Amino acid sequence: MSRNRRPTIVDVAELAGVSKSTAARALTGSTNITDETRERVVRAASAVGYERNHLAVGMRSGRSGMLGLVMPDIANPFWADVARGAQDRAAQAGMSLLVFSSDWDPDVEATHLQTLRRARVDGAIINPVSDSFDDLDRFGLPCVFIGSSAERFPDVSSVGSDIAQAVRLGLDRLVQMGHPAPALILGPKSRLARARFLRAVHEHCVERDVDPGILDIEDGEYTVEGGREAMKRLMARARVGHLAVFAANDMMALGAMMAVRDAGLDCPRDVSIIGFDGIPSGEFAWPGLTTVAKPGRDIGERAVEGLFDEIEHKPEHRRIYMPCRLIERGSLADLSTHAPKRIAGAGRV
Amino acid sequence: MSRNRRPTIVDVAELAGVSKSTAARALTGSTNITDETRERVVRAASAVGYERNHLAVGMRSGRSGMLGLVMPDIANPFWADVARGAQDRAAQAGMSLLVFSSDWDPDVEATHLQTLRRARVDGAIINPVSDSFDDLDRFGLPCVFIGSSAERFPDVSSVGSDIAQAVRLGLDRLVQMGHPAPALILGPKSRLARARFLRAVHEHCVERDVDPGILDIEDGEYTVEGGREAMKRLMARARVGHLAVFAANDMMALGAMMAVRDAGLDCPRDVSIIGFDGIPSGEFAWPGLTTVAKPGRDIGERAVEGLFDEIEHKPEHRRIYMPCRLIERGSLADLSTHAPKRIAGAGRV
DNA sequence: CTGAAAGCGCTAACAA
DNA sequence: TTGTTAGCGCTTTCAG
Repeated sequence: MSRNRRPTIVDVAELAGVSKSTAARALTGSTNITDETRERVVRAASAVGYERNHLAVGMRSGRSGMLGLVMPDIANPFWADVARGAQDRAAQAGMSLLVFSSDWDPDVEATHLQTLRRARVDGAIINPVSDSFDDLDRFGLPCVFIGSSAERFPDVSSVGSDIAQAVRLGLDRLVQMGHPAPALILGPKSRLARARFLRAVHEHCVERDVDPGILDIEDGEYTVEGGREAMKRLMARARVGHLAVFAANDMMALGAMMAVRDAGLDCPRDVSIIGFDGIPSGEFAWPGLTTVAKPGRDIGERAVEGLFDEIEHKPEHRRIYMPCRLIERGSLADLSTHAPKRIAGAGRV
Repeated sequence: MSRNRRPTIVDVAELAGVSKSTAARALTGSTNITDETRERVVRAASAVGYERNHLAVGMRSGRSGMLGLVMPDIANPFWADVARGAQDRAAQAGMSLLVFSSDWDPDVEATHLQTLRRARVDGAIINPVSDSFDDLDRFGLPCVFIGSSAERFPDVSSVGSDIAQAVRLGLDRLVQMGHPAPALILGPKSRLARARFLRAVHEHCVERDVDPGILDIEDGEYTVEGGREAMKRLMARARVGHLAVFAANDMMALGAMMAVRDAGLDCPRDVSIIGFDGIPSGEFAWPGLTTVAKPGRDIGERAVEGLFDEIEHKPEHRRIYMPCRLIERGSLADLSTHAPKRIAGAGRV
């Protein structure tokens, strides 16, 4: 039961009684061909079950028809969402997407980038983990960055969320609810996104005549465990009154919620938490996680579109910052009327 | 600033002062070559920044070095986990993985399968949505199924979870907690997994002298919304006492929890819910979702390994059923002492 | 409008 | 041990 050789364009040409170049012309939609001949070739193609060999096409044209996506963590639903958008948009243009997860490891990232180069992808979308950026410099293919890291690379387009707007959205709501100086749970210091988030917070504080110096800050990995640990440390410090926390990522926010529960406290009664990402899991948590939602799927789509521009050597490199939206679910206590002057961390000033 | 042509093996050969076949031999690790020559070639390769063109290799060898994965829903963390395992295992063997999400749509699935064939993947891992299986018959490449559907295909290997064991695990616990005849929230009737789940439940019931006919059953899509709707219908029926539910999927279970909350009831006080999958979100829910966890990542890895066997024409087709484990988190009420004889749905007999 | 031929980068026979 | 040559399947000149 040996499987027969898969039909090539020669098989099609023979059956149609034309040369293989004519067959190719008919199948690629070239104009220089009689309708009648094309018809015959097309029929022959479907008769033998012909399917164009993309490897051969790629070889000939120098375009593999594949794109790469390298992101830190496909287990994080936000990134799954981004991948989804990218996948769909790529498929729509008849291209395939190779998806890789770097697990926050620069070495793994470097390996994936090499794999992409060897696979001859036509371009890649990257949310870089590497802080050295050497591997990225060496990448040498059309690429688009997702997130904040692109700022160091003037020659690279990027798509991300509008962090300044997002932070404003979150802080405005916190202030309205009576939390003028929330503690922050941020990502690792090496990440550029952390700096941008913090800068946005500072600006917002300054506008309100609040000294950013009073803000309590903890770092952690962008994971549930990272958020849990950071929250534990935050709570370990002696403090009075209600604690409000703005987490830079929903996974961390959910971890923070668990830490609160572990400590026998109640969210939102004792601790208010707001996240950033808008992953669906936030809806199942109790209380539901109030968060600033990024348009993950759109980001994926736009990144692919930007990559197409890059591949076609469209001159201008773009920075796209997508607007975020607030999703209120109940993890914020309303202290605006009950205790307007209790400020978490105020004891430290 | 035109980017130079990427170096080929000819460039390496010229720099090393050998023929291109010698260069190839040196680079592929053939034995028939002087250590000294190899050394020289390797140095030349890294000097020019040579990277093997996988397209060309694939063309020559008939092996693209790529695998495909088609699953219903990458937004479901369980499937993200499977993809993760498959990705890692494939990378470990130096292969790339093309991941596609069919969104439960047979047409989309068919499109993805065609894309995989055209991309000349060496094989594919599929959790089929299609009930007709025509597209699968036509697929004609080495493949491994994930899940129950493979039972209709004696020629195809499969990897999945041991549903019988999983159901037993869940039901045993339900019985211990005083829920001898839980209602079921199952997937769409078209899915083979549904039948297997139901069969396992029936067997368990018969062993305990419980008439499976008294079980209340609702169907829904394998999504949060599907579970929510199904739970609504379940609760709409007049009944007395505590309601226990075994959902065939964690997303549905979480949706069911939301429906309970929507109805102003409390889980686990009024309703007990147990899920199936073991997605991390279940931990954040309140109460935490008790569930039977599948080893998603392992399933992905084993599927890739099975696919390797398939590609190498290892004769025997295997069916691997991975054991599941119970994760207890608190969505089950313990009625075993308080009200041993109150059985949900018993009023209907 | 169609056919013949070249060549993308690589590996594997076959010769030397 | 090394070099020469052919060819994987396709598209695209260049002739006819």
